[in-house]
Amino acid sequence: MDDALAFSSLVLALSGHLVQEIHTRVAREGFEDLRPAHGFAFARISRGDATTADLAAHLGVTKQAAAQLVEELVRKGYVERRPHPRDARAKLLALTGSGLAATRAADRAAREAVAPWREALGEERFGALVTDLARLTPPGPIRPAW
Amino acid sequence: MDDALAFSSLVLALSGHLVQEIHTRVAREGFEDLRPAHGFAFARISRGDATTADLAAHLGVTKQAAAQLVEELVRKGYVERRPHPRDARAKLLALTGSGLAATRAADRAAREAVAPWREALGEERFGALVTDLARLTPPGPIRPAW
DNA sequence: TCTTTATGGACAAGCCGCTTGTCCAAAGGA
DNA sequence: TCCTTTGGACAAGCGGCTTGTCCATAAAGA
Repeated sequence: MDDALAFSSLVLALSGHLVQEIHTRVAREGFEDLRPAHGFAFARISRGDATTADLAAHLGVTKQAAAQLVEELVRKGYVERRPHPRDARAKLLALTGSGLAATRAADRAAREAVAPWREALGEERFGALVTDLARLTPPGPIRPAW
Repeated sequence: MDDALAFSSLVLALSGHLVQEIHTRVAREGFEDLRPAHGFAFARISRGDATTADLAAHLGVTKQAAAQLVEELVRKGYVERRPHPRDARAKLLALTGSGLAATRAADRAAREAVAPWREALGEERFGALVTDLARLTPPGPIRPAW
């Protein structure tokens, strides 16, 4: 009867595990200077056409916080700033080779982390699970939550 | 067949929304001085027999961080420290009336946040969803993840 | 029992991610 | 052309967390 409460706990617990799993695996692949929060930035930047202000909106933080994050990612060689073609104030953010490699590693890590769950449920139920979750999840950026 | 990647994104997005929803609702009920992270502490303390060190382990932070959190919750009137019956060093943490009220508000908020999802899927599929998620979720404390 | 080691908690200093506040130059609408 | 908006930078500060140290009590070993 208290499915609702159980559901909340499960989603929270699951996402916690997932983040931890992905982070650990990505670090093991050599990206030890990246932290979970960086992944959310990569997600936006890899979509293209992102300025620092866009990134701030995507992450739900202030421009200054985003600028600081970008500065760090640039310094570590994952991101580069390019002049914006139509706006002399702005700079376009782009992933470097390392940045791309890191996002690929993260994708791989996510798949690996999910794989055992997929097996545990079987293809069919897992597919249904994804379908149902997709129906529930409101649109909007994925961002760190707490 | 990139269900696995989709699943990761969905779980992350869903938990983000959930945290945000719960936090907003709890704040609206008058608990504006509580933040999402506090909920995880309440969860452990309400289970009973918790010392500050237990709490630290539960949250995955250092003793000092936990002590600081406890200090804050005590100052705000949600938690009280009692002498430990069998250990003169330790202090047992317990929720005050306010603390209990806050946890109830959080539970209610969680149910309200989930309700529309439950309706969207229908009782049957929602139940199946909870069952499946429960099979996936490894045991262990629920803690802030990033 | 006495000695050693582990543990709950407190104090201090410091880091880091984020905030608010301010400013400037470029862009864009009236 | 003026006025407002917006991308970005600089500065200061806060809060949550860390490491490091210490003490008193507990628990374990001789």
